[in-house]
Amino acid sequence: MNAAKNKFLECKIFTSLTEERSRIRKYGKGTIIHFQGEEYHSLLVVVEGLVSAEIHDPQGKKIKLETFSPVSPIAPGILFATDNTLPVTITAESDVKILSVSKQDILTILQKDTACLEGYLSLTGDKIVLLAEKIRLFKFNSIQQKIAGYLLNLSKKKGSNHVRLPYTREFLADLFGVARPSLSRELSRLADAKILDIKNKDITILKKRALNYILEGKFGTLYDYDNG
Amino acid sequence: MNAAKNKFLECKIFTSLTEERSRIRKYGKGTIIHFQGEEYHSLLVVVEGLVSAEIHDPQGKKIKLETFSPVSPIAPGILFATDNTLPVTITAESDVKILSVSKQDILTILQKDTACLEGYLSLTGDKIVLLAEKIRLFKFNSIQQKIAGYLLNLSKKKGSNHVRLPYTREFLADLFGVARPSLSRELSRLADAKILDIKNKDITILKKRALNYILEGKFGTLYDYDNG
DNA sequence: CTCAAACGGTAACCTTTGTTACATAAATAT
DNA sequence: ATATTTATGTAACAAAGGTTACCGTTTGAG
Repeated sequence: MNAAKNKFLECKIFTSLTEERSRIRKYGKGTIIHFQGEEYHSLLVVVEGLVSAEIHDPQGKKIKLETFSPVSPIAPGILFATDNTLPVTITAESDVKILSVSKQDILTILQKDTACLEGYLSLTGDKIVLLAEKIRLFKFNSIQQKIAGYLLNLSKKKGSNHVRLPYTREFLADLFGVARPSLSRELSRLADAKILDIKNKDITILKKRALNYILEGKFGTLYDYDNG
Repeated sequence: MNAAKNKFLECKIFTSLTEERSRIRKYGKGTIIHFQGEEYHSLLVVVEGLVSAEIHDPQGKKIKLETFSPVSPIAPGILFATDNTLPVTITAESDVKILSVSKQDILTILQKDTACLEGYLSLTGDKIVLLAEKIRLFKFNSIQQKIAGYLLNLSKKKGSNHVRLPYTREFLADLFGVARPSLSRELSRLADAKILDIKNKDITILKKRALNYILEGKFGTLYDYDNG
């Protein structure tokens, strides 16, 4: 999702490309950068702003699969797939700058330098891990479990029981792949059960233990736990 | 899923490896070849038999993501992921022979030959396409839509309205990621509506048009269609 | 051929999530 | 500040799918 250390993104042959003005294109907030179903011929790379990848269905429902912040390559795997039709829609969540690198240029880089090659392979491998994790989440986790997992993770990163949601409820619902009122309902239930204290985007975890139990599927629908 | 033409699998450097006896290991039907959650260090390749990849959850529910028939590499992407923990369990569906190739050997091959490199990248890219498609299927398609899609596809391949299911109901339910009785119920409903004629594993599509409508989500729960 | 094990259909019931509609609150532009 | 849009909570209801339990059928080993 975010830009982690990667041998491909750091290799000189690639970084030098990111400085070529001619390769960069700007998109305004809300613009669609690449439509689901269209062929994907050149690697797009987010160099400024925030970009998301969503699966849309004909009825207009959608699932946000990923958000990309600089410097992140978009769909490095699909570029080389037998069917190189993009399975997601790429949207600018803010004003963004996108770098474009042809498939052939990528191949040339990969062939030249083993570190680059390993780096690129780990980029595509990480996508597979991410998608597999999404499937696990979608099929095996209830909405409450998704909330629990998400909040516990945020809280751990921040080292505090109080977190501020970086997204709107609607954005979050798309990220979880659920309906917005359903997310609202489950959040309210957790608040009713005094597990969470919710004030707009500010959420305090009141009973971390309970939240962990929920995440692990140790509760049914009732919350008969102690404090903690 | 099946072994399609691929530049990596066909390149000589790789095919010569498949002849080295010492690299091959046998597994009996039902054996687990690699556990979900364990690190994946060498590329495994199915050279004989049938192998499946499933996501398991702690409660024992499972989703079959893929089946591999010879010659198919298993998880070529994860091999190079930052977190190279396998997100799926690899199971022998029959007696199988598995070839093992070290990560380093793969890198060497890819560096030597552009065709191999492109081939390997398309293998991993195709996995991403497959997983994205699974997500779409899981989130946006009802059980009836999955059945419709599956049968129409089988029927198209065979060029006949009569198909024979290659799997048991249980296997199919896992493939669809649904409960077995749920799949049974929906199959029965389609039979009740005279859209399908079902006799064990032999299914005849009686109303292809209706099935297409279902697939496209043009029906609610009632089937008020014409013939065809 | 026989028998046990695996497979499959079904019904009643439960749980989760989605849908729709509406009122309120918050954010943003003018 | 005020207006307008966007975001959010909520409730009543619907729908889809899961669970469990049971029994009949098919299959395949011996």
